[in-house]
Amino acid sequence: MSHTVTNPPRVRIAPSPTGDPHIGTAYIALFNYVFAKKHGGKFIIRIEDTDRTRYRAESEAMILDAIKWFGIQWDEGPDIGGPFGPYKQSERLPLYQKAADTLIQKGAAYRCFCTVERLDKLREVQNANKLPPGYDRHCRTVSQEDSDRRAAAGEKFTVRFKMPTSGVTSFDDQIRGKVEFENARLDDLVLLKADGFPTYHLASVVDDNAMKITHVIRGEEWVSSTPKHVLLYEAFGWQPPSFTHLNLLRNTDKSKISKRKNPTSILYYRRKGILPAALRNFLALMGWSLGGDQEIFSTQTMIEQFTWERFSLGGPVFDLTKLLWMNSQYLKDLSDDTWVSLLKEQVFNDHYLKQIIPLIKERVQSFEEFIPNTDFFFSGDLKYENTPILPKGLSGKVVSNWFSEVLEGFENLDEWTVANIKEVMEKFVADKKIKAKDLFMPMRVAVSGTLVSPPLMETIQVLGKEMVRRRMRLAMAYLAAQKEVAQPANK
RNA sequence: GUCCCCAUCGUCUAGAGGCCUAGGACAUUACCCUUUCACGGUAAGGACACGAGUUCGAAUCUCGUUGGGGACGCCA
Repeated sequence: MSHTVTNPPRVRIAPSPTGDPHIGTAYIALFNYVFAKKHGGKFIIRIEDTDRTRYRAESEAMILDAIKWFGIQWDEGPDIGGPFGPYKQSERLPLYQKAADTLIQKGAAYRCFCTVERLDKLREVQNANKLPPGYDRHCRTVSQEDSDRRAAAGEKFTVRFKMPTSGVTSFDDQIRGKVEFENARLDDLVLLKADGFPTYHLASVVDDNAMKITHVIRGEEWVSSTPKHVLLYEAFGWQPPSFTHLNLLRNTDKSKISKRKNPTSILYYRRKGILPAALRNFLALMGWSLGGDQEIFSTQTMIEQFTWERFSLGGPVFDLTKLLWMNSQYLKDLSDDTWVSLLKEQVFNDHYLKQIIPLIKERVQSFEEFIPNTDFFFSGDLKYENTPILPKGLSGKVVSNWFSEVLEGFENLDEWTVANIKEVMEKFVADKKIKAKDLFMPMRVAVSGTLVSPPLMETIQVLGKEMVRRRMRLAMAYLAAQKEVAQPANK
């Protein structure tokens, strides 16, 4: 396959503000950026905030901030604008509604009045009969008059795409070559939800067209949606962009990288003291290489040398150990002055210190005692071997399961505040009817590595969600490997 | 279950028919350097998933098997 790029490409990343900035977003962003810069094109950020149920207000700023830290600058985006704004889908709603109407008028889409309950039931039956799940096109045959009347009467509906029932749709992936799908297997996907918001499928197609995106470079999880997108472009009468799907970052067990098994927040790596340049270099190596034996290279070098031919398709396992090694290579090349300023900026910054000091002020007699009493605020992974972490009579498995549930509660918090953290933990203790001490003590050890520390909730809050998640998961692994029942402390 | 993608050391990868007794890096293990630790250096072990083809010749091409992954939501 030859993929000559004639005009300056326009590429984008489309993160959705539903949580922590994800390492996968950085990975995809890097390749989009490098590809754009290689060919003198534009790299754009568009916020896909069409899911109101998963929307997190603080997430958007965190994502932009994280990408900025990562070290790649966008040419157009929600904060800096650009010729095709706004760059936030919630501010472009009329566009999608108009697009959906156009499709209905063309006979390429239809209103679906099926309830969520009916759909659930349908899936259930399909599942029970081991049939592939999918919409049964129940509303596809509703007449235009009926449809209009029901809609006018205020009945709730979604808009679905009228998928062709025969033929083949294909696209030419820049690294996978030609990929074909039989249309008959494609579902009548929802374009517009009952709340008037578009789904990803509609919104991304409409926006990519409106923003003149030439190359869509995204994760492998989108491969099976791509024929639907191609068909959407055709229905609109638009020229589809080129599609390229990068392999997904993986956990050690090869499954798609997840926060249960790996730190996935970009914030975690920043917090850990990874240099952006090292992270970019490391991520570049997840699928791409210079070709020879050279592994340490700058993003600039990558841009100069970039071709898709040098991209390999195996799903790369994200290996923290190698990242750390790479980081050390970058770290030792930094000047002492740079070290000082980075340390002040990233580790001993005013913001962080001011959070810690109130917790420690009354517990020390001199500055000498500051570091020994607060070391866990500045360190990474902790060791639990030398501290009794299990309460008497409880098994590691039980406590580990508790941690898992508490963590789940933490994940669902809108804001990382002491009050919220406290609520999760106290509610858990009450629901499980366990002694507060039996949960709090092991958690204290998990997050601080010691039995003596400042107040737990405050400590958890200051440490931050990523660090707490990481340490609790490490503690869980340690606990799960413990003997069934803890030995009494005094034998 | 159905569709799609993928397959070289434990991990990231080089390899685009003969340069391959498969190269590098991380990790591991030795040894050297060193008052310690680390860095650095040297060395070792460690892979072409399997089976058929095509070819004088296959890690490289084709097909099949197996294995892994992804998708099948009014989530992205």
